[in-house]
Amino acid sequence: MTPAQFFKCLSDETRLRCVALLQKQGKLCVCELTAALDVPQPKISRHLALLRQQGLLLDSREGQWVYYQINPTLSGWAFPILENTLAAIENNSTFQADFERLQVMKTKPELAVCC
Amino acid sequence: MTPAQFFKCLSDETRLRCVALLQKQGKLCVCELTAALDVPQPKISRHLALLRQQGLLLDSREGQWVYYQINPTLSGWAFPILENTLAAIENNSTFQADFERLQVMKTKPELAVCC
DNA sequence: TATGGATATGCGGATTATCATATATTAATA
DNA sequence: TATTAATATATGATAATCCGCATATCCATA
Repeated sequence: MTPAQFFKCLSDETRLRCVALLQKQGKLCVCELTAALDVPQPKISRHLALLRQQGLLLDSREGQWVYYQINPTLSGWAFPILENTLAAIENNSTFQADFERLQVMKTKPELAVCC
Repeated sequence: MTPAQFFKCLSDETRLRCVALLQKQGKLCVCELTAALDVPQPKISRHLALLRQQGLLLDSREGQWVYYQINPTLSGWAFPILENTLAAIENNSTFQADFERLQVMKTKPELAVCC
């Protein structure tokens, strides 16, 4: 992946929010991201597919759920940028709201399995 | 400028090449960038205008020439990303060719003023 | 095998990006 | 003032992007 392609991945608000949450949480399934961002599931799914196709994310199915994570074999230059980016937006209200919705969802006992 | 907007600025190959050269050289006029990238002048001009409108670049006219530089009042988080980016592409053949064309142009005596 | 939850994809439409070409503007100078 | 170099903008065509909605696929389990 070239730097320009990498930046294009991060140039969409929805994709950036997904990547930031994954950067912070390590591994999340589609329904967790859907709940966290509070947007329609097909929208999340399509953006995740793009990030996977570009090599920025890896997916792994676990039964019914598909988990996504940042590809650990990304080019070395990509990681510092991801870290800088997370640091830059961690205090944004949008990110904090996303993170909050993720926490709430995860602590609901009846949703503990996932969704 | 939001991080997503910032990344969109860098998501186009032409814009990224301009920003990388400016990151390395500090200040360049339009005709220098046009020569370095070896693309039509209107193409360069339009991309520079976009980067200026987004606040990533500053322009300053000096007589006949308009110089562009990276806006020193950019958000703090932007600079580490720009540095990481330059480090990531400095060894790319495209960047080296751009840089080479810039040097050649600058050393031509009859073009010393600018173009 | 039938059902339901989780995820992915097909499709049409609206918006936006990018480009090449031609032309306008600005500033220096003859 | 006429000319020329440097830069910006207008125009029209093509392509890319993003979205909502509907539907398909995949998997677990009754």
